[in-house]
Amino acid sequence: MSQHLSEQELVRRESLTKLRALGINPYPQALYPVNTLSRDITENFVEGKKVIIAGRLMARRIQGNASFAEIQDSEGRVQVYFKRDEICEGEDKTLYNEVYKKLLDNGDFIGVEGELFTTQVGEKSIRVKKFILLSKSLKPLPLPKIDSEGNVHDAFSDPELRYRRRYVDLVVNEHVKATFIKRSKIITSMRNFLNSKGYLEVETPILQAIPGGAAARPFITHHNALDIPLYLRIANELYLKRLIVGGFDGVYEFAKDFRNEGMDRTHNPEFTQMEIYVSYKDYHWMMDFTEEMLETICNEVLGTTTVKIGNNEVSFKRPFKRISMIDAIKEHTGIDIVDMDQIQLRETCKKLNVAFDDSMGKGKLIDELFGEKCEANYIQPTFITDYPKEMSPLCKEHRDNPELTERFELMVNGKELANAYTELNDPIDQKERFEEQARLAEKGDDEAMFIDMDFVRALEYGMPPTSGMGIGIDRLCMFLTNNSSIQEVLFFPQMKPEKKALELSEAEKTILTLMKATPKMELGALKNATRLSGKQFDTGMKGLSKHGLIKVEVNDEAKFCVLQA
RNA sequence: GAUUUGGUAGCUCAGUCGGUAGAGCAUAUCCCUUUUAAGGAUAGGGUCCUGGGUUCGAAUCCCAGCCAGAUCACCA
Repeated sequence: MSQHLSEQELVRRESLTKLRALGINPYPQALYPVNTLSRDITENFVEGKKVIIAGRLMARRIQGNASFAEIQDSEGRVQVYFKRDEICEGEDKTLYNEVYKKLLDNGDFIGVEGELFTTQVGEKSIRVKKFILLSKSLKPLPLPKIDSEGNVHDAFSDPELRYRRRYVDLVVNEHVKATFIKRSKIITSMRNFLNSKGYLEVETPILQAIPGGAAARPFITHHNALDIPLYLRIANELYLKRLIVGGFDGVYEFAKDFRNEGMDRTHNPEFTQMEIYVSYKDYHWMMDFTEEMLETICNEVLGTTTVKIGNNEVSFKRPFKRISMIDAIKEHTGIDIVDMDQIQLRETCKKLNVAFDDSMGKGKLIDELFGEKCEANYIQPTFITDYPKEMSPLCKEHRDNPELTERFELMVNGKELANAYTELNDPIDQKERFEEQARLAEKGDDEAMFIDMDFVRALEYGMPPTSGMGIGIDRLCMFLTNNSSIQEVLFFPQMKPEKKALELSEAEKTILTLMKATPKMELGALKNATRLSGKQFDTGMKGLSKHGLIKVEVNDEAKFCVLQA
């Protein structure tokens, strides 16, 4: 691919050479003493103030000996005014006529020294006294423009290109940059909240010998020195709980987790989760805590608890609705399943058109009913509590009902945002639940959990009563930035590898072989000799011409194909 | 994984019945001293996603593939 440059790329490379010939280094070493950002100029404008700014040249409107340009820095854009005779005080006007007008391009980084003034049209601008090229750009940026009515022209909008070249997306699409700034603020706000409560931010292994804490297919890799398989973590739960065993009152981690599963608009192979464990608490406390945390983040980052998500308006103002899974099913289907056995549950599923199979036990059936009939209805933040036991092998049995667990999921806009337990701390029960998972794995459930005997050993030393919660950071960012796909809140979402540049095609090779034997041939004869179809011959010829390997010459009545040296 | 839509210039997109590839912006050259998506004139710029097929002839029709989007399924 690298051999073919577009006309615009060639022009910029020529400009580079010309700049060097003029003694201008297009990539200077020295720092540039920036003292002002574009936002300072627009927000705290002082007529005549001297400023030094730097950024990318993003637009130029040249009017003979005067010109308006726009410089974009990290905070936005500002207009700068170049006047030939101010930049070139003497007779030599090269700096304006050649360097500025011809050798600079959109996308170049320049530094500008000048003073603030207001144009006749009222635009706050900088009158340039001196400018310097800081870095030359060799590829043209897409240049979306917004007209006076707010319509975007030539938007850089193709998702494939935007995700693969996120750097371009960020330069050109202000709203994309804003999304990622908001993401950073959300994480900072959450971290501040957790720290303010006195909890300790920790780091636990990403490479794990036993991937635990969730039901998911892991990525596997290999450690050479130890000669063992290692897995990329699917959750950090089991390590954080070991730390509670070790005596910390509250630990949390912002964790990249990795799951070797499908990719779509809500799933990326690596994603971010915040997990927190606090000793001497239960899941009721954790609901209060989660509410407070989310309300705080909304107020800090958005300045409001009302958030627009798609067509819905969602309020993160406390308190959130709380409802048990069984009551939720009753609410949305009118059916009370509280005393049903497995057979009755299957009949209920059949009646409600909920798909199930024979391997599903009671818990799975209830979960299926909830997922199909209820989940999507919870637009406003709602805690769904008390999940069936077999779905939750790390969660403590419910204090009032041994078939349930003390677990909640927080639903927002019909999707799961957070998941929490009163943590199971009975080591014997934990070991039995792991063994049950192992039996499921043997039956072919590829999401069943591995048995982590060291974790059981840790529990045997004793873990205080603890509540833990995990919240999907990517999903939270999607909600708070009103994006419906995870790719929009990840800088570099996973993509399939880009296609490699093509070698010569078979048709091209055939033609080239013939041409090497006979460097000049009449076209018709060449085509016959290749025995290619019309289309194959045509594309082959086009391809070779493109590569500069052959040339077609026309004299009088005949066309000849000539091999190029 | 299923269904579906799309892939044409640096960017955004047209392209009729199968008959030499189009526009705007961007770029280049020339003119122009206060403009605001776009000053004027002229010019250059194409692997029409890839491969095969049908055809005298394919961006266009057919088949296969690649990539992406959307919807659905799956997802502690």
